Amino acid sequence: MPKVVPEYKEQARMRIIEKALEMFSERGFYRTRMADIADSLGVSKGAIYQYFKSKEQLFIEALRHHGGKRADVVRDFLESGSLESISTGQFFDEMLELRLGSLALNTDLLRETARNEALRKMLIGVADGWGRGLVELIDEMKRVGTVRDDVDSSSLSRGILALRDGLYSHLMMGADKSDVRETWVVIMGYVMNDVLA
Amino acid sequence: MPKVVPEYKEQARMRIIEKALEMFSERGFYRTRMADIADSLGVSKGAIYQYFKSKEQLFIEALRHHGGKRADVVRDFLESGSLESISTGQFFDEMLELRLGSLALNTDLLRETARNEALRKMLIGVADGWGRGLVELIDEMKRVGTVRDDVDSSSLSRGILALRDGLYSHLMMGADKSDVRETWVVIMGYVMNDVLA
Amino acid sequence: MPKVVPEYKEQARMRIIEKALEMFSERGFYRTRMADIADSLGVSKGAIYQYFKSKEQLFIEALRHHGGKRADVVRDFLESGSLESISTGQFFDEMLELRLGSLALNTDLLRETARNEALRKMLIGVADGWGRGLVELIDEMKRVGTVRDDVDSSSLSRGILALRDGLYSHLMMGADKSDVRETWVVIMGYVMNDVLA
Amino acid sequence: MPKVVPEYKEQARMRIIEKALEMFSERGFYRTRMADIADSLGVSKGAIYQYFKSKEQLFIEALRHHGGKRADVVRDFLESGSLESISTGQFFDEMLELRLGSLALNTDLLRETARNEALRKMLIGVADGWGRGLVELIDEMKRVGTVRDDVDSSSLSRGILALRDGLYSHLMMGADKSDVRETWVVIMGYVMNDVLA
DNA sequence: CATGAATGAGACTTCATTCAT
DNA sequence: TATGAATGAAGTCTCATTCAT
Repeated sequence: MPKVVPEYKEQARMRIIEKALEMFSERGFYRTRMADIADSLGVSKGAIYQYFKSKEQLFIEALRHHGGKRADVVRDFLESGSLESISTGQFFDEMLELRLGSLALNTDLLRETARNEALRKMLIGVADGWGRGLVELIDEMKRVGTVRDDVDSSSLSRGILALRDGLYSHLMMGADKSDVRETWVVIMGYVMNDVLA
Repeated sequence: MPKVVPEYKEQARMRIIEKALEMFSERGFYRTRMADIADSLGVSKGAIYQYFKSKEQLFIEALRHHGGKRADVVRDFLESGSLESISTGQFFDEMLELRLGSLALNTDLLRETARNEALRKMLIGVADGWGRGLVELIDEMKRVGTVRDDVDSSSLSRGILALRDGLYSHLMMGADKSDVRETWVVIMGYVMNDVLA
Repeated sequence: MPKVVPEYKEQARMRIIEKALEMFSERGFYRTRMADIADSLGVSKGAIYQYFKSKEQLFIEALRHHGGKRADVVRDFLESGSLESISTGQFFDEMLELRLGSLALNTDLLRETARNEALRKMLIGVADGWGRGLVELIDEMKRVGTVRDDVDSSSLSRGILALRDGLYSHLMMGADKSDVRETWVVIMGYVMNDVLA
Repeated sequence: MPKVVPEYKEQARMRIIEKALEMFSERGFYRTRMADIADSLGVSKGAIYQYFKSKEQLFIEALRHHGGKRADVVRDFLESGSLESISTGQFFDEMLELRLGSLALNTDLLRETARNEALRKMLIGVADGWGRGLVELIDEMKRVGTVRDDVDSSSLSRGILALRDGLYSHLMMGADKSDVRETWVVIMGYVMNDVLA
């Protein structure tokens, strides 16, 4: 563990955030103890409190980080300007790798929301990012003619995201990974069939 | 106050289960205190323990009840022998009303599962019920000729269920109910287009 | 269960006391629940409260009853006016049968004593009964010449009672009954050897 | 307040064990609350749980410690290789000082035993230690000729231990210490009279 | 800065006791 | 009188957070 270097603090902070994100998304907020995070990082509980005021604050920061990563992937994807590629297994795998769509996190997030305004705003922001971007992409493709005019961009966008989230949850509940990927490809294939011009 | 009525205990039990199901699905397992359930039922904490050995046991029973209700609806639907009707808004509404698919519950369920064998078995049982039933229905319709031969029953079944679960989660995260229903109808419409002969 | 008869109440009371004594002496005060007693009697908890004001009161009455039985046996023995017979296996068996010397009870009793004056008095009374009676018997036998003059009646009496209590506790801790009886006979034999003229 | 001293934890652990042993043996398992132990140590309840997983575990460890101390005294005594000294007041006093034989503990121990395998094993181990050692000593002395050939080593050993335990219980029930010691000396004297060659 | 022992608020659970039926 | 559902006080245990070293 490096010590006196100036960027050290920021590195340490990030190490904690990554580990916390991992554990929160696997076990949920309540089942993850500060001691667990500290232990699995090999540091003391006290150390974490030097970077984060409270468990809730750490949770929020972890989610913010998570949201940032999601946003990056989505931006890349959307900028590639192609809707077809979304129906590939490769795209699905990329999402998986980045825990994109992690419902486990979202559900806890949603519930913390009930008493935390900051969280609620961030949540909405992240979700809207995905949604708005997809809607814009679809609209753009309608203009270009790749997508049929009578397609409802909002419904299509929401449907794609919902399918992703639903499959994610099945995965977490023990479904086989390749079955799930196959499902994504098949269903998105049907949808694209009707949607592409 | 012992009620001499013989069915009393069963009624009381069910009142607790219903309330617990409501609260667990809204707030999750950890955010729901036994005191909350007791208070909102207007009884003492101790009373609940006359019917359920522990909070975890109550959770399990609530989920079992929940699963039972889901199973009933699915059975009715499957017995109606029609795949088309699944793409209607009405079907979606029925599921909603019964909290079918409640991801809030599923997420907790999933996590409790990690250390509770009884739960895992029930979970698998309930999930399998939906899945198997749907697969069989699709196979039957392939035989009859309503559904195209080259359709992969498993993927289709899994896709339908995933979409449902995903939309539920959006609903829970604040999405508008009629938007969500519309999405179900639209996406299922696309899918049925490619699947029905 | 007889109902209207007049002695019924007294019979019911005694049934409860006997069962309570049995359970208290086997499990101790705290490990015995009112519900256990009620269940094993086949009555409701409420019923017990019609005869005894509280669990503590029931404990006291059970002990009083126990003390009474002990006193009866001791009186019979002492009136038989013989010290020799005390060293027989038969005498030991009789004590066993009547739970005489039940240390399990005595220890709990002793502890309740810390905050219950009534109990303390009874406890001392019962213990003294045994002790005083034995001392008087030994003194009497010294006068008659059966027991040697230089014997210290108090020590001998206390020693006999202590041996009994100690063996009782070994029995409760799993020792073999016939081994324990044999020990009583052997040790009391040695003692009598030195004590009888 | 973390003490950097490495032995600190072990010391703290021992402080808790000693205090717990004292309170358990005075009041018994159920009458001793964790809060009592914590208060009388001047620490919070939580602190105890850093060293012991549960109240039952603390009880077990306290008993193990207790058993260890008993074993030490017995070993010393047995190694001195003399049966005569056992009948002295000094020997009795030594046992007293170490709470050896504390029936309060034994009774609770005995009852916990009914549902705790770990305890049962330790109990048997400790009891066997005393017993076996004494039997061997007596056998050895028979060989050497100090003890008469026709003495039953088992019965003698068991009798000695039972007398000790019984006298302890009398002590706990309020008997005078010097009376009890005198009794030990007198009775053991009678027994030794018949047992030594 | 880091550590980790200690704290203390709060959640779960038990069980003697009550009381409407 | 008997019943047993309900109560509520009390006890066990957990864990986020603090702070002396």
